[in-house]
Amino acid sequence: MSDTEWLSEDEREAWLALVSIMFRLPGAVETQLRSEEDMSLAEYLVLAMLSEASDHRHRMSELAAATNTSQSRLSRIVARMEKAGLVTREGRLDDRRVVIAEITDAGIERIQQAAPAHVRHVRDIVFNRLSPEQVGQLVEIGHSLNRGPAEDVAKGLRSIA
Amino acid sequence: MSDTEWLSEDEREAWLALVSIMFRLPGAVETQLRSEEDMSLAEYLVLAMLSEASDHRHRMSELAAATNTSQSRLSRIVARMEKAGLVTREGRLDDRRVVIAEITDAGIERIQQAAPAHVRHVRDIVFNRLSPEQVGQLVEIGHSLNRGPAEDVAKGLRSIA
DNA sequence: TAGAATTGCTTGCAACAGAAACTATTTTGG
DNA sequence: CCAAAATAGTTTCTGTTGCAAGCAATTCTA
Repeated sequence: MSDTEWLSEDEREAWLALVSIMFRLPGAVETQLRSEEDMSLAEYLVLAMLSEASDHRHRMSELAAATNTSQSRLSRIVARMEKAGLVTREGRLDDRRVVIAEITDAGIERIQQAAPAHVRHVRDIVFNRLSPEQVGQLVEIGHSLNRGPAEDVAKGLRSIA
Repeated sequence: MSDTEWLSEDEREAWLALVSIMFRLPGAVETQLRSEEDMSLAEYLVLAMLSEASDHRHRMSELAAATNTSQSRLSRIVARMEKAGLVTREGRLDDRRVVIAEITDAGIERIQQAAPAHVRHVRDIVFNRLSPEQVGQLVEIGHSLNRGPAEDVAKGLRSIA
């Protein structure tokens, strides 16, 4: 129990970097979107997902997964957006548990109007500060983190090491 | 206006990786801390900062900066922790605007008790999935994001803060 | 050296998120 | 064929956060 494997100096620094990203970036992005475009990042992502879908539709659970939000949060977000006329919701006939959200023309206008400033801001606070190599590394790191329960591998490595 | 420089495919992927980190990691970490140790990550970080200080004290603004939280948020967090007996607050005599937080013995016990499971969990969801090279890259990426290219520093700091 | 600006911190208000409970539907196992 | 389990989504409850305003102490400046 007390033989915890503490973080190495590098890991500690990396962890603090991650914490900094977790705590600061969302605020920075949301502040711009909220003040200039009056929407949250989650709302933006929902609109982006839907506008990019070939039929402009997605089921709620897909949206939740794609935007990294819980179902309950997404439910409220989409309810707000529906009230604002940006999306519509419609139950599916062949499985009436499923709800399909579809972006409206107003929703498409909305995101087209919001996108330039949002992208510029993301570029300002992220990509203008990273080298192309770092961008590639970030992609890989993202894959590694999301990808697999490294549990099996990790457990094996740990017992070997 | 319309000559926005859109994200490249790589940048887009990297941005989605960052969004995933922003949205998912905090939840994962907070859930473990909340359920197993009954504290938030911010509280944990405050206790960690204080317990590592040579005199077990820090001023509020230092704590806010070190834990990447706003002053108002930190104020409430420390107020809660004080009520729980984990820290004490005390005005400073030579500048009575300043408030010094000091960790109590109970607070030290608390973090020593919480640390092993927390560190194990961070290792599970982060470092067991990253190669040593990736850990180093992450450190560099964190540095790059926090202090951006000189030309953008002012703008960037403002938007991040 | 008085008034204005700034700094450090706290708090009121409204909005929001997470967890758990809940409804409704579909699938599964005996 | 039906009861139990699983799935999809919503809602309620409780607590937290951000923003803006507020207050007190200090520094600047004319």
